[in-house]
This record gives sequence, C-alpha cells and structure tokens, in this order.
Amino acid sequence: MTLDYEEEHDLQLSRSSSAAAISERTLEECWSTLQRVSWHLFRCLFMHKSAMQQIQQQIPRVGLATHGVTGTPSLGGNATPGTDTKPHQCQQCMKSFSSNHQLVQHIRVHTGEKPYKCSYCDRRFKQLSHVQQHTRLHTGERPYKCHLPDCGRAFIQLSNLQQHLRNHDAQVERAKNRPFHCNICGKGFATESSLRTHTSKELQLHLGVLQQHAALIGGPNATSCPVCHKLFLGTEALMDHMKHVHEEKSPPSSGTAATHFSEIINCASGNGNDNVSGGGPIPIGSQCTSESTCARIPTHPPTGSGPNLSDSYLGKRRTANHPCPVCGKHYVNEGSLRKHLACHAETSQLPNSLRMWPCSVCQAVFTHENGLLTHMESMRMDPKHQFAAQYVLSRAAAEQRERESILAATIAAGSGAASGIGVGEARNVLPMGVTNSGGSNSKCPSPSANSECSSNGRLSSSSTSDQDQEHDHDHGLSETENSSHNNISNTNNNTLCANNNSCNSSKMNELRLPNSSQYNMDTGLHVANRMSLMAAAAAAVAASRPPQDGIDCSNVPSAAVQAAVVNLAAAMRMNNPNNGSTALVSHSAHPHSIQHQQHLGEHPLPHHQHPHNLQQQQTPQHHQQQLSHLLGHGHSHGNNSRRSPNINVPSLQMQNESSANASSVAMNMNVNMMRGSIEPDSTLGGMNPIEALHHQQQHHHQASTYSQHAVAPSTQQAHSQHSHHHPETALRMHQQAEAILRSHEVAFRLAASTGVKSESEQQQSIGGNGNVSANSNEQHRFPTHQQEQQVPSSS
DNA sequence: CTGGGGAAGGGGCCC
DNA sequence: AGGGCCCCTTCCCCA
Repeated sequence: MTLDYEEEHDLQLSRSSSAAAISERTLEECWSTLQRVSWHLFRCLFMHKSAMQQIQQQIPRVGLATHGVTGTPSLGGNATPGTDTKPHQCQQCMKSFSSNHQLVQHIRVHTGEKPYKCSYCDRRFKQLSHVQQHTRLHTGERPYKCHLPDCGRAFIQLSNLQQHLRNHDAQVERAKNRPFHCNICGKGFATESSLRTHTSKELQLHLGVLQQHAALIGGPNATSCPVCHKLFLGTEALMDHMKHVHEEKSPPSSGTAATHFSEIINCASGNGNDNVSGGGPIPIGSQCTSESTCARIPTHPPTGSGPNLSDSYLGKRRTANHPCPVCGKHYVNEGSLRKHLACHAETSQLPNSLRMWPCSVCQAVFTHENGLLTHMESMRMDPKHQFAAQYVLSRAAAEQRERESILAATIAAGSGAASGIGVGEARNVLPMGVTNSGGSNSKCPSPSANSECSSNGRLSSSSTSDQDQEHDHDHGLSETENSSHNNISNTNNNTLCANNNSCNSSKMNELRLPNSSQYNMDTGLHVANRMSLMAAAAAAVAASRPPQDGIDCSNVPSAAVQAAVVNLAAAMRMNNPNNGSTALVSHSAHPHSIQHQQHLGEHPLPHHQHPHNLQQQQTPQHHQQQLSHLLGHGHSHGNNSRRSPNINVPSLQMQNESSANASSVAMNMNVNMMRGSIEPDSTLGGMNPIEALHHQQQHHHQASTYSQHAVAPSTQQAHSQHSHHHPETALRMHQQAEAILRSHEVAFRLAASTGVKSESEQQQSIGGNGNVSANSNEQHRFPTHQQEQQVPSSS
C-alpha cells in the first residue's frame, strides 16, 4: 500500500510539471483534470492493488486526454469500475454507459447541448423524447387517463398518472386509517379521542355561527342544531333534539357530537347551571366559567380573546390580521371585520357607511353594487361564478325594472288611496308595483332565481333528513373551495334563501335608496306608504261589507285602524318565527313541525315538501310557546282571531329594550344580507291586502338569498327593521309597533265581532296565512297561472 | 405547511 | 449504433 501511495505520489509529481501549464488551460480542463486526479486517489485508497496497477497503466492515457470526453471508451473494454458491460465512460463525471449512444446523450448534460427544438415554442431539449413529451403541452394531448370512476383525470406524462394513482391509493389508505368521521365536517380521524377533540372544536364553531344564524331569523331564543342545522327555540329543545336524534342515529364514532354538544351547551350557559330551561341563546364566543365542563372541551387556539368562532373558520386558510378595535377579534379581511363591527354598538354605524356587496362565490367584497356587478360580469364565464353571476346580473336587471314599477305604482296607489281606492284597484298597486295581470313570472329572469341557493352558486335543493344533511356536508367539504366556513355560510344561505319571500319588501326599500342615511327614513316612509295603502284597501273591504249583528257602523274600523291591523299583521308576520321558520330551516324540515309530527306519529316529510305544509300542522300551543319568546306575539294563523285578545302586550314592553338593542345590532349586520334582489310579486294578484302584505313580507326574507355573508345575532324583529341603524330609532319603532298592537287588539275584536269574514274564510285568508303565504311562496318558486287563479278572493 | 399536479430532465432498456 | 420509449426523480407552482 505504501508502494501504491508512493507510486501515486510520483504520478502526481510527474503531473505537477505539467501543472505549470495550468494557466494555459481552460478552467474546464483544469476541472476535468482535478476530477480525474480525485478519482484516481479514490481508487488508490479503496481498490485492490492489482486493479490499481492496471489503472496505473491507464493513467497516462487518461491524464493526457485533452477533453476527457470522447465517443470511445477511454478506459478500455472492461476497465469500467464495477461492471464490464458499460465500457463507455464519461470523462467528465466518469460515469459509464453500456452504449456510446447513451454516453453521447449523457455528455449533453455537461455540454448543455440541446439539439432538439420544440416546433411550437423556442424550448430546446437534450432528448428527442423530451421534445415529444413537451409537444403535448401545445397539442393538449393527454394520453394517460385515470381509469378510476369519478376521476377521469388525464395526464401528459405516464409518471404523473402513476403518481396520481398513488395519490388515490394514499387517500384510500388514509380513509382506512381514519375510520372515525366527524358528523359535522366529514373529516376522518384515526382515533375516537381525536374525533372527540375535533368534534368539540367543530361544535363550538358551528354553534357560534349557527347561533348567529338562528338568532337572526328565529329571534333571541332560537338556536340551531350544529349537526343538521335545524332551528329550535331554546337550547332545551335543541338538546332534546341532539339527544334523541343524533345520539340515536349517529354511529358510535359520531355519537360524541350530541354528548359534546351538551357539554358545550352547559359550558356556554356560563356558570355550569342548567340554563337550558331558560331557553336563552348561547352567547357567541362566551367564555365558559365551568371548568369542570370546559376542562374536557378543547378550546380554540389561544388568541387572547377567547374562542373566535368566525376566525377559526376563516383562519384555516388565511391569516386573520384585521383586529376588531372593540373586542380584539381578528378577521382575515376588511370585509369580515366590517361585518363584525356591526356587532358592537360603538362601531355599528361604521359598517353601514361601508356597506358591502360580497360575492357569494369567492371572497371578494365590494363597497358598491356596481363593483359586484362588474365582478360578476367578468366572472360569469367562470364555472364557479356562473350561476351566481347569472343570478346577480339578472336580478340587478330586475331591480331596475322594479324600481321603475315601484315608483309608478306608489304614485298611482297614493292617489288611489286618497280617493278611497277599492279593493280591486288596490290590488293593482299593492304588490309592490307589479300588477296581477298576465301572471307570468317576470320577476325571476334567472333560472336560478327560484333556486334557494343560487347566490352561492350551489343550487342544491334543501334537504330534510339527517342523511341529506350529511350528504350535504360531505359534498360541501369535498369542494375544496368550500371551506367549513363556506359550508356554514351555505347553511345560512339555505336557510335564508328559503325564506326569501319574506325579505323582498325591505330589500326593495333598500334598493330604492341604497346609500344614504336618508335611505333609512325614506325606507320607513315607503313602508308606511305601503301600509297606508294596505289599510286603505282593508278599509275598503270593511266598508264594502254591511254591518252585522247590530254593530254600529261607527264601530267599523276606520282606515287608520285598518292600517293598524295591517301593520300589526306585518309586525306579527315579521316577528313570528313560524312564518319564517317554516322556511328558515329550508334545508331541513321545520324542527317544530317535525317534532310535532313525531308527536303525531307522522313521518318526517321529504325535503321537497313545501314548508307551508309543515306549518299547517303546528298546534296553537306551539304558537303560544313561541309567542312567549318572541316580541311578535301574534301570528296570522287561522286561530288568530280567537287568540288575538290574549296578546300579551305588556310583554312587548319587557322585551323592547333587548329587542331594540338586538335590532340595532341586526340592522347593521343585516344590511349586507338584505341586499337580496327583488322579485316582483306578480303572484299576489287576487289576494286581499293582508295576504298581499304577508306575501310581501315573505319576499322580504327571501331577498336575503342575495348575500350569504352577514349573519348576525338579532331578533326577528330586528331583522324586519334592519334598515334602522340607531337603537333609539329601533326603540321608537317598537313603541310604534306597540301602539299598533294595541290598535290591532281593537281592530281584531271588531273584525271578529262584525264578522267581516267568517272564521273559515279567515283561515283561508288571514288565519290561513301560513297556507296562503306558503302558497304565495310556492307560487313564487313555481309560479303558474293556475296557482294564481287558485288564490281565494278576499271579497 | 402540506398535498397534488405540471413539467423538465436523467438514465435504462428495447428494437 | 442509434432512435425511441419508458421509468424515475426533482423542482416548481398552486390551492
């Protein structure tokens, strides 16, 4: 070995003489020489002596090779290290190849030669096959297709397909390794404990969002099931639902949802006391003081501000770096922050001055309607935006027509009312400027307008069963664009969309004067104007009837009282969750109805069954229960004429303050949501004024489909009065509503005693409000001439 | 940060 | 011997 080293040393010394000429060589030659020397040193150290001796014989030739890269083997036929079948060695990297062809190809790695040029672009390649492969980019050829069902992806390179298939396998494998699936989001988990951990978080998230949603549409006592999103009045009913429905139906792995939900409910109740009997809503983002319960419930990442429900959803993909100046919660963008600011009285004015027009598909938020329209116009060819764009743009066009017709109708109606307009005349003006002639549904130019979720681009119909809910969840999450947050938004959207009919009038008001503070006042005036028209029409109805039962004609309700009646009906309609909630839980059957059906031994209705059918099955006791929770005591139910004297007016006073506050919150929060477009009420023809009003108010709710983002804790009343910003204003409105209620008491007594209508007739018209309203609702969704003709005449 | 797809490049093998 | 094909790895980008 020593000899070998000496020999090698001599070799290097002998080269040192030639090294004097290094300066004359190119750097490349130096590098090549260095590589060769290094390689020989390597061989001196690790190879057998005999081999080394052989190498020494070869060294002079190697060392003297000028460029070291030749088409002929420089080391001889079997001198290639490690193998005898690769005689062709690269003199640069000393790699050996079995053929000169391979060596030449390899040498291009060093030389950078790219002899093959793409015929479509300027790219050049070292191998012809690479050019051919690259050419597929230009030709669009994707010869390698995934054979798996529901995939069908195609690839330019086979290796990419193979990798894709491996991904498929990996997904299946992951699914196998994660048999515990979350009932809410569908995610899989390897262990039940991890599922429980996740479920707790998920329930908190959903609970918050859904609670906002529930409060918005169902009043302060309403709450939603985080699993199936059904709406309940009070947590007691919800817990009962969770216990009986999801505990029983759920597989063992998902049964934890109900358990955890109970924990969270108790946790959210504050002190650990069973506050559920109170039926109060769970405070959004409330801090739990019950350590015994909360210790088992994982909390959200420590943001310093407690569980932030919205943040957690949004934060999955984006950074929440827009802090709320009031509570410190962080939001991912300014739009989200704006919406949140409406929650705080201190900043509630701000969002109104910065009202938003969010795209229901992407996260874009615009400060002007034109921005949204432009966005939709530009994105209408985008598959994701296609439906929403069509919907928004068509509605924008409809709104324009609507504004014109409103103006004309208001003028005409005002003059008509002043001169004692008849019912038939009123009919022509009451439906918000849309005459009852023709009967064609001109208000929904978009095919998606009838869909309940078109604003979101998701046109799936509502679902009733829990299975459908799960299905919806699964698909919602399978869409990568639809994060959990979006999923919730969809839920809200579904709910609100189905209630679309009730939102339209306010939406129309909003659209008339969309941007100024004057808008609110004018909105109220416009409402009042409509109310007066309604009252005039109602008065005409009453006047057209002869006095009965010896009632003095002087006691016949005056137009003002009739107006109060109508206004009350409006207030009741707005406040009563039954009207909306039948559709509020659009994607699921009305929970109360289902409960009631279950009590009656009936089967839950299929999801396509219209809500009004469910509503019809509600019991008066059920209404009474709801009345105790909601500001709007009355409901235009068939039995209303009997129950109206029992309206608990004082309770209104009790709830005024909270309702006013809530309404001030909701009004701000819902401005965005209320930006739903108008759907002209062409189907209202043939209704009496009250029916028409109910119908309009249903549209008022329905209009909320337009936007999906704003979900705020609010009362239903606040929802109905969203256009008023100040709590004082809301309070005044409530006081006025109270006065109206009192007037209504009188009016209804009069109406009942005078027999303006038989009870059966009232069930069809007023009392059967649910029926008629729902019919109108259904007409709205599936308008036909026949349906219009089926509307019972009020006179 | 992670997963997935697109694309390029290097090397082996067959004909 | 050389063209062509295939496999594999790696890098980059995007959601």
